[in-house]
Amino acid sequence: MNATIIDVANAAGVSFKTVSRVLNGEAGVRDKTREKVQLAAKELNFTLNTAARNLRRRGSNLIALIISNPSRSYIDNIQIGAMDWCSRNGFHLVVEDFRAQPSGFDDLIRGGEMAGVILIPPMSDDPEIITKLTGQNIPFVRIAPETANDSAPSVRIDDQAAAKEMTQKLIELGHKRIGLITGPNEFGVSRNRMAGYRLALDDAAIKYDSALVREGAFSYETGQSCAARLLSMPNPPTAIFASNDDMAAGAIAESYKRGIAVPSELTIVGYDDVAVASVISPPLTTVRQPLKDMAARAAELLLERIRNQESAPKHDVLPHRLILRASHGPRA
Amino acid sequence: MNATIIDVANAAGVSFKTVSRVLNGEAGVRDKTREKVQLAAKELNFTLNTAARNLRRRGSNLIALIISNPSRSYIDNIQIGAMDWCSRNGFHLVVEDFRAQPSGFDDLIRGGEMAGVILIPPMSDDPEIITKLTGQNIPFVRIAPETANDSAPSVRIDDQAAAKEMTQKLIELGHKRIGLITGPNEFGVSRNRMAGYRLALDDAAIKYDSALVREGAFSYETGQSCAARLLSMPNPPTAIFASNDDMAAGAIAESYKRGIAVPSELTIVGYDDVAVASVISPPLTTVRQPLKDMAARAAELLLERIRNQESAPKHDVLPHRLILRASHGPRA
DNA sequence: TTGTAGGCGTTATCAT
DNA sequence: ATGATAACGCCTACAA
Repeated sequence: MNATIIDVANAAGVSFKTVSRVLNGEAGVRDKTREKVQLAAKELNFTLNTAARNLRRRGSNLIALIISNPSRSYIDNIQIGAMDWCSRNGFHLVVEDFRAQPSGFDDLIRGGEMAGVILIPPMSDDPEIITKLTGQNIPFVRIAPETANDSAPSVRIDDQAAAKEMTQKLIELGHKRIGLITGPNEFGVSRNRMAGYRLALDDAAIKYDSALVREGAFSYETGQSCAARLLSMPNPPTAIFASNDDMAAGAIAESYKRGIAVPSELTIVGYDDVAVASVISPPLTTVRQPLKDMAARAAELLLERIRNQESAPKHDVLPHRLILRASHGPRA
Repeated sequence: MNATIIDVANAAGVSFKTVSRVLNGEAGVRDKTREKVQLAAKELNFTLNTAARNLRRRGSNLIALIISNPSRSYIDNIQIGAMDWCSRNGFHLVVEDFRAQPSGFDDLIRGGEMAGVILIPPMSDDPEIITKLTGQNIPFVRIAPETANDSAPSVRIDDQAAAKEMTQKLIELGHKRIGLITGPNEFGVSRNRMAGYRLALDDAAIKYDSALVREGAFSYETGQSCAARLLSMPNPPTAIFASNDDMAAGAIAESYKRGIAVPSELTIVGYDDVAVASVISPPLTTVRQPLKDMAARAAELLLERIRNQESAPKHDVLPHRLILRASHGPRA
């Protein structure tokens, strides 16, 4: 049986309240007493019971990150950013796959076990999830939602602007037929990036051609298959803009398979700037998203809401940046 | 304020004990009563308070996965396997980076918040961690420890045999100078794989040459730098065996940079069979480790220990397999 | 500076 | 089949 504060109190010859004070670093305890208590606690190998503390405090030191996104490298960065923040702020991170078991998520957000929840796409835009969270009265934050709203704070980059800039860059290079491999339409970011692509086209008076747009699933394989469709066209694009780096990597592989050289014969650019971008050949020109920072900032905004549920939700837009590496070139 | 079972009891006109019975699916409640209670619970949007339950039951539905391993793809697979198991078994997974904050881990395993802990290399072999876990009397399981022992159950593949087989394969192909890029020496698996490599060499009467062995850090970059050292030798190896796929990928990149074709001029093989292995060019010949299964099995063995701390720890060895893809060839 | 009474919401024990 | 009472370990509020 583990020791309780009462055991420590008896061992130290003080009341349990004094022990509690010492353990929580409260003021108003004589140094001598404090030492006695600390010694007794150590000798009994005592640790505060978290369940009892949480029950009494109506609190928790757990933050949940809900995933399901098919792109592991995206999740990895988000998770690392969130974990780092948690360990610097006395929290711990629970990672839950939303798709795994429908009941898993419900169970997780039940009973006040989680202090708060971090949502990434596509969950950030899922009305059912948001309704459940709101129903349980549990604070949450949305990463890269389609649009910011009052339901919760949010952190994102300006996907529309970023996609527009990249498309403009491609247009500057002389490309007029620019293939777009989007993410699934259920992702708000997909729609935003698509909008940016169209804006750039409009600005350059290039007619939008839906045949040049393919919907992938943010995976290497769908990058391959979408590129295959695009490159099989009678009049194929001279550049392909993939909505994430994994799909761009797949597109590059497909090009090689067809004997099409990148970037001399075909330009391929990505989005995210995750590890694969600098590791494949040629290194990817891409849009850098500060995913770790976004996650850390999201946790920060979440904490504000945990501390004060009435505080107005903040909405942060972090800076993006075009990373020009070697996978792009002028129109062949 | 959230509703409690007492509120539900009042609403349903029964005692709170009856509510508790219904919520826990216990027998001995009339159907009619059960329905009344369930209705009342739903109307009050009631959920059981986890902290109170955990306090009373002296339990928890949380399992911790302790990471720090530099290879994300390895962790990804382990994490996915563990998460899936958790969601199928009513648990949730807390992921904690051991390096982030020294206090983070200590805090996590304190106070009975975690039902159990899963350790991966190099934590599986870390005596300080094991001592702490034992001191807190918290069940844990070790994935890929250097050697199985009574401290905890474990799951692994036979790394020594696997490395030996791969090395033998290389020898069969005519290679006599086989470079080895190991993982850090603090990883038990590194030592085991190294042992398998030497065994194969001995069997084939090939003299061990320490100049052919480089210690990497399981990262793409160290794969590159170790390969660079190896390929700069006056008498470079004709084959390189990297202790994980990330390093093998780095080695391939380095070879290309030097104008050395793989596999026609140089054979490079990896270990793990994670995503990168089938995505790079050429696809990697590697050792397949069933990482997801290992994690799921580890969770299973952990659960046995959680249920019965006195049960003898089991030690599972899961099957590995050589995956022959395109990165290997006969000696040039 | 230290201590006492009470309750957080649930489950266990024992009764009815 | 249902209920009353106690207890889990801690913290809050209020004394002393």
